[in-house]
Amino acid sequence: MTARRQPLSQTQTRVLDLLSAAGRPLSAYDLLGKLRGEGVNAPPTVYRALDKLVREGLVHRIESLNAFVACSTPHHHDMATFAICDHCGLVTELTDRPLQDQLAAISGRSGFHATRMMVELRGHCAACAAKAHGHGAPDHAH
Amino acid sequence: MTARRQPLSQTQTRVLDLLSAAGRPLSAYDLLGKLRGEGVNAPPTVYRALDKLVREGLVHRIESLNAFVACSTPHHHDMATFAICDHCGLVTELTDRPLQDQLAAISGRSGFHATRMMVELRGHCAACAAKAHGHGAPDHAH
DNA sequence: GAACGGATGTTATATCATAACACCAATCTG
DNA sequence: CAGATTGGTGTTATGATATAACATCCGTTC
Repeated sequence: MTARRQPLSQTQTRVLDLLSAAGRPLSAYDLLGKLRGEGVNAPPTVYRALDKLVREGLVHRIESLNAFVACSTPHHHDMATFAICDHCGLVTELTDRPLQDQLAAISGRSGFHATRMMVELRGHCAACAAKAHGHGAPDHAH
Repeated sequence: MTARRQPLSQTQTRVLDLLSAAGRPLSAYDLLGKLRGEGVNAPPTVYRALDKLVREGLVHRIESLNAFVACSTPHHHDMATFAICDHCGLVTELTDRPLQDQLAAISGRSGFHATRMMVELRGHCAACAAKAHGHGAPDHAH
């Protein structure tokens, strides 16, 4: 039942590699910057590659950052959960099956049929929370 | 422990009224359109009013729509859950305390301290799911 | 070889959001 | 009262994100 993997074009592969190598979210324009000089010169090419990768479940879009990350466990996902540190920018993808079930149940109670579920948590990661004892730390510049 | 309510300026009140009256998400520029001719002529004024209203817990930003809605139950919220119909555009705010607790628990397991939790479900509302029997309905134009 | 689907290139533009600075009114505060 | 501070606003300009519309190319299928 695992969705069949379509072969990826060269641009698509390149975008996925860049995201994987970065290990953090990149905006479409970050990617475009890295792809200039490789024959990619305009936003639509990047957005099209990203659309495909998101459809294939290889990349997630993080709505609250307007950015994209390589999926940490490339199943076909209709749900993604992220914990985003507002101090250091660290983004962690969480997976929790009971949460998904509970969300489906909650929305189902109102007759809603969910096809995509996004959970984004903002706050401080363990390391930054530890550092932030009393001395008001300046938050991560957007 | 209910956060003290700051008095609202005229612009802030006006923005909140417009959002309440709309009963659906409006973008900052939708609001600006409605406020032209009332002395509001530029985006920053609208964004500043929205920032304040969000800080006060009276308005939520819906990340996946880049839009704003009046909070249905104006407590001070650090969590919001929305079900967004991709067919008719209906947006419903859900409240579920166990979900909030579970999210806090999940993130806490990794040492993450969440200050804001966003849950956005995309799919079809009860009415549109009922209509969508077989005949592929064209989705709501963005 | 015509038709098609999928990807790309290109130009232009739409949409969303903020920087930087000036001004004003209300409220403290010495 | 004078000066400082805070919060809101106006204004201009710009930055950042995303898509429309149209042309081309290429491999597959019929």
